[in-house]
Amino acid sequence: MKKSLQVTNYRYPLGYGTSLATCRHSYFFPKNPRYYYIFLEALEGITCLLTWNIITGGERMRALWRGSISFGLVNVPVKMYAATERKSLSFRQIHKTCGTPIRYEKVCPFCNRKVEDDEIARGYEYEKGKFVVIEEKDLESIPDETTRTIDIVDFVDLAEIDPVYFDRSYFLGPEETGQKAYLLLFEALKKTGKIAIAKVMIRSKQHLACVRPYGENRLVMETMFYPDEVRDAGEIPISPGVKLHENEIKMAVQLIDSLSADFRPEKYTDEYRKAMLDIIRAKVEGEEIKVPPGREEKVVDLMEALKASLEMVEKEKRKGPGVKRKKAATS
Amino acid sequence: MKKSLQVTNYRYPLGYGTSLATCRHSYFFPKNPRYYYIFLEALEGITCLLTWNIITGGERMRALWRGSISFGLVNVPVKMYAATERKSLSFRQIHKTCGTPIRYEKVCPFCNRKVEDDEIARGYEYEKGKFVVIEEKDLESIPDETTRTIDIVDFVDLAEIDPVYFDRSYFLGPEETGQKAYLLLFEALKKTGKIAIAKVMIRSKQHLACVRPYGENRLVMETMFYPDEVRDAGEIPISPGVKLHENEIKMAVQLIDSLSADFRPEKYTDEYRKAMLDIIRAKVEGEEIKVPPGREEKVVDLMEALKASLEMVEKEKRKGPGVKRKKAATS
DNA sequence: TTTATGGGCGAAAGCCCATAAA
Repeated sequence: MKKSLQVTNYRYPLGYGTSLATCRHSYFFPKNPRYYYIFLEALEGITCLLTWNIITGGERMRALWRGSISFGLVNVPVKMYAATERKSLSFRQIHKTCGTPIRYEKVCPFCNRKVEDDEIARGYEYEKGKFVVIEEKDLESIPDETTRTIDIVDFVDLAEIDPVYFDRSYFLGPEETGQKAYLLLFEALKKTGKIAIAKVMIRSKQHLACVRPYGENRLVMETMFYPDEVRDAGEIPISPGVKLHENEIKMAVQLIDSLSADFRPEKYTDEYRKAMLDIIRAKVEGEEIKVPPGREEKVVDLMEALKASLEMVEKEKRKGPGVKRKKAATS
Repeated sequence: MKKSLQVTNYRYPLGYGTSLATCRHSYFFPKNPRYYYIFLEALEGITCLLTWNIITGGERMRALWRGSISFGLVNVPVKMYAATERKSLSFRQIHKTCGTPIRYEKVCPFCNRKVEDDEIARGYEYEKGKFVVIEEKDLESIPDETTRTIDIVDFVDLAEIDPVYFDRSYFLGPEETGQKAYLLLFEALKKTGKIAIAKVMIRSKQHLACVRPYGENRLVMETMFYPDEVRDAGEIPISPGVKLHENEIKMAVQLIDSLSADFRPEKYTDEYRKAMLDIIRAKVEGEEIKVPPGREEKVVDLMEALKASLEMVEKEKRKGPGVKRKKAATS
């Protein structure tokens, strides 16, 4: 049975987190009560939920992995933090008639009944429709040389790596004992202009990764795709015999130049996300939703379009600073 | 009742895919039978499952979006292809007692029964435990200026964009009618050394993205995180007062130089994935699984470690050519 | 709690749910 949490009272922050005075209902009991002992003592045997953000007290970013960078024979103990967080809206599936969120039930189509987790094994499909059951202990025999280490294997230039290789980004923070080695790696990378290529195991998956300096004194790690995970662009069909006129290229280059700017990411916002939120808010408050008009079609001839684009950009520039460039076709 | 598929026979490849001669059991019927007509005709009314990879036959990359790049008033119609594919091993959940793959059934915990798809709506959780139902038509009122267009807003230098911004990569291929404009954009980007920053809607999500030249004559698009989705590395705790010795930096730089190489991605392979596959293969063939030994511990003192590392690298280099490491590269 | 991963789903890609880890 699920019960809800009641936190009535905070007390002195102490060490890692904040202790609580009272807590009435039970919910879940952590396997590793490392951060909970004060609380548990205070409650003398009452099993309690502590929500993690209360436990970690104020700490906005939580380490999701700990280990160390291995750089030659130098070891740099680090914590890993997610560098990005998706803000896209997510929805639940709702049962129309009663408004309840849908749940998934695991069923066996052969036995035609619900199946509990302890009746389930992991199977690898080695041949269409044929599965071998793989147990945890089978995989234990794999040499885990890189467990808990970010193993640097090479140093290369960042510009050499095509962005298609980049997967996820993580900030690395130094552990207390590794502050100096961390800074040393940062400074040395900065000085040489190199980035480190590394191998790292994160939760039973081996990643190719790179470690590079970020900002004033931080390190960031990108996990990377293996080369066989990057597809060959050559497979995309393209006509070989297309010729361009000198003049077309010249105009296109001119157009690019006139639209060149510095990369200032704060300029770009997710307008669709905002619009969705507005609609949702309106719906929650029972308002009407207005429908705006559509947009016009675009010019088609290449040279005409290039000329018209250039003229448009020029005209807008003449309007002077402070004017934001508008969409071409809407007008 | 669910039935399985039996494909007994392939026939002449024809147009988009490959048609099949016979198929005995029914399974699911696609809403859009565009690619199925030959097959369906051949079977005269028998409803059949065609797994997609059979249908698409030899075509390895399938376009997952079509639209056009809008560059000033120039329009470049393109198809979009995933540039990467994860090769990590995946497993199915298997019912232990009968070996059947598990399926999910959508249930309503309140009504306590199975729920069909047409009884399900999308709900946004605007407050803990409270949902507003959002219908497709609610979102239609959002101005979809960028629908089906990759709307170029700026041109910037690739080097200005920190890799943490990159999310997913997609190759763009020209539509038949847009070969010339496609090549023009490619050439102009190549010539100016710029990349295009764009906005694009993909499946009711607006993305920030960049378009850049790739290889000989292809364009690639990376979707990007919005700035508010990139966290502030400054939040990572770090000790301010750490000092490094000149000598330590010198040695670390030397170590990096001696481990510098060109980025040759084909050097790196997923050994863990391979090891897993070996074990699976062994299991399929009924072999024994061997357990290899562990590895040694590492040196701890920073200066000692740097020295020892340099010596180690030097020694390996003296072993002569054929060794993986390359000489320290330029600047 | 958040975050990542695993896994199923109407093809796929990405969305969704559930669970594990920290």
